[in-house]
Amino acid sequence: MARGVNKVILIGNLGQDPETRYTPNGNAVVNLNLATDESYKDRQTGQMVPKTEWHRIVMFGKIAEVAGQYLRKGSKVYIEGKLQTRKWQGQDGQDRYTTEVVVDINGQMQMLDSRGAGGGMDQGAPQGRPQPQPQQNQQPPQGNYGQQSGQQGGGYNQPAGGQGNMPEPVDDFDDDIPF
Amino acid sequence: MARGVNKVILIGNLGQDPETRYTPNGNAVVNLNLATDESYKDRQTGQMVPKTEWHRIVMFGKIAEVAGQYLRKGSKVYIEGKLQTRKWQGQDGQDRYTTEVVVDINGQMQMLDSRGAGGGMDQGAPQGRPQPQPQQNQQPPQGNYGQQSGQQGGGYNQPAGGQGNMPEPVDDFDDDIPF
Amino acid sequence: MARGVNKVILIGNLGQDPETRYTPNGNAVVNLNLATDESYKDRQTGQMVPKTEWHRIVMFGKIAEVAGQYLRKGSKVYIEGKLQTRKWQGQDGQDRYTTEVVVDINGQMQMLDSRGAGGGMDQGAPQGRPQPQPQQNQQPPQGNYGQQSGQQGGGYNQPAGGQGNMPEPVDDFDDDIPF
Amino acid sequence: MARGVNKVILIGNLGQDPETRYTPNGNAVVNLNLATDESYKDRQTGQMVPKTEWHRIVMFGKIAEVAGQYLRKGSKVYIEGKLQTRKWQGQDGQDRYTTEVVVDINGQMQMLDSRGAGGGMDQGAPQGRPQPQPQQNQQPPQGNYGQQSGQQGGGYNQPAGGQGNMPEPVDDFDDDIPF
DNA sequence: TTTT
DNA sequence: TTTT
Repeated sequence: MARGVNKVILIGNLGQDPETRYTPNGNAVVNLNLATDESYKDRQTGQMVPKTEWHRIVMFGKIAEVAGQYLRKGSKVYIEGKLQTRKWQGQDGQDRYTTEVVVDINGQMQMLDSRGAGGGMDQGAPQGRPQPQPQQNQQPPQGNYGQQSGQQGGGYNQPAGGQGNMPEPVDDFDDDIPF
Repeated sequence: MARGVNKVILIGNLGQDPETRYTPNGNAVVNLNLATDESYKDRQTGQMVPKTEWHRIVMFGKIAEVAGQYLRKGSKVYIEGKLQTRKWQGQDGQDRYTTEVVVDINGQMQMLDSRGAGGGMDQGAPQGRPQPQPQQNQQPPQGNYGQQSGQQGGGYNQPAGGQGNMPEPVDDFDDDIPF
Repeated sequence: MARGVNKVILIGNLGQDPETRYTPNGNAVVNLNLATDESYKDRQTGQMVPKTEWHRIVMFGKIAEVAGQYLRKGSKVYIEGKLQTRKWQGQDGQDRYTTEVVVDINGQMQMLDSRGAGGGMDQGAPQGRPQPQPQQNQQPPQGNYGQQSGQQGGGYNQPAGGQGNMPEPVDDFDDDIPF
Repeated sequence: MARGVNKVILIGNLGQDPETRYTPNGNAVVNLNLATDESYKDRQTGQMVPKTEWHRIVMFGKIAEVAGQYLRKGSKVYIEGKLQTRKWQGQDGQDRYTTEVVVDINGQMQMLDSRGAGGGMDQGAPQGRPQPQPQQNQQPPQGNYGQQSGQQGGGYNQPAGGQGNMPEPVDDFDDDIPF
């Protein structure tokens, strides 16, 4: 339960394809960059000038799977989540803070493109999940979710077992899109 | 007008008294730190553990004046605004980003304490504005709003006319704040 | 899952004590009347005139239990739910429609009174549930939730066990309600 | 100012073309029927069954003009407004109540179709505004907005001048779409 | 740093 | 980096 309200509602477009990762237990975690546009009247010139705000989104669970599967660069989407600020260490050892919109079981996601939305038949080449970049220990804004105590492995992994001979962890609902 | 939706809704309590500043044209700008609480069940222990999220709020215009006048440390408040991320320079010359909830003419604010709420009988003693701590020029997370082009003066000023030779607009949070 | 968004967010005060009922399986259902206030400037007189809007709320599940237990006439509360319009038959046989804000597992409720909120020390005496007014069979706006097919009994019952010779649980607001 | 919060957020599709009317002073008022879809799992059958909720929307001002001009049956739209319940008289003399989502200057509207949104080039034949139905005094759910005191005329009129050979009511912004 |  |  919450003793407060922390809610974010966004409608915007993805700046790139979603990045999907997996927690050690095989749960999907998806990162999105979402642009919301606003234009305002410049007080000097009287002209309307466009302004884009970029939001960092992190999704968990089933919603993450759907997002990873159906959203693409340019997709328009409705997102409901909560604000969360994470602390991380810069390479200079200093603390940095990153604020994200977290979409978990309490959040919501709606695809707003006519295509895909409920159809998604055009995904033919099913997106192959942005191939596992070799981890080169860059100092990252990537959240380290799903780490239980006593777990030493780094951040996200490929699904349970990772890239070995995995029979295939996720992606159950290939056919019927659950929304 | 907006070509997208960017909305944040929060209910929480102030961590400190609001900080009021003024733009060169005498418009109030208020900064708040707002805590929203949530508890979740720890998967290990099965216990409910409380979790506090801190939000940085920036208010403008009339809403800022009301907030500056009636809100205090501990006040419970409803806030509706939008997400905005500002870029600033760390002392090391590197870019930093701070995400804030901006409450402007399109936002909303509701005081949720029985006291004050609509009464504000305590405004007599006009809140004395947390006195300007001597500032030690660290490069700060304080937004530089209300700066028109061709304006060289620093950020916020005291209200219209201000008190004399104010060498110093504000600046606070002396050491490290998480944003 | 939803193929759309249907969300209502209210902060207001209860017009009366909540009315608690129970589905045949013992699940709590609570009805609230919630007032939200707004004032606007009269275009004729230039005066601010207050305007109260009344909302009919229906809560289910755990949230309903909490509401029934801790909320009282006058309580200030935050509610998040969805809009739903029910059709019912007037005594004249004509269709009537009542729009309610439904707060279920996907909704949220926050008590905003300092007292009670998280304390609820008054729950000992369990509030005696506004005693069952003898019902005079007018066909009413009371929703008939929780009715599974093949179930003939009337609407809500007393909680699991309860019933005995219960003359009639529901029906309330005898005369005029604004919906 | 408001002493409460009353907010509705919907994403759905129009059931018909918008109906545009005008207040005596020529301000646009638009009525929409908006469907939001949700499916839920039937507890008996375990199947997902779709459920459509219909919402009655009333828009005022510039937003109404845009809606009347660009929205059509089937359009997908984001709407932010407030709940309002109106009382009206049935033909039997009895009170009826209708709850609407009011979108005024404080509300928001976003067209979510790729087409139209910002383009709307398909409106060529500018939709001729559902021609003024002969007023046959049907008992109506139509709101009677914009009635100042001392005004006896019925409900909405065509813009200044009314239904005669109206040269054209409104629609100023033919070229640049203000969003 | 708040609140319960 | 998106979208119109």
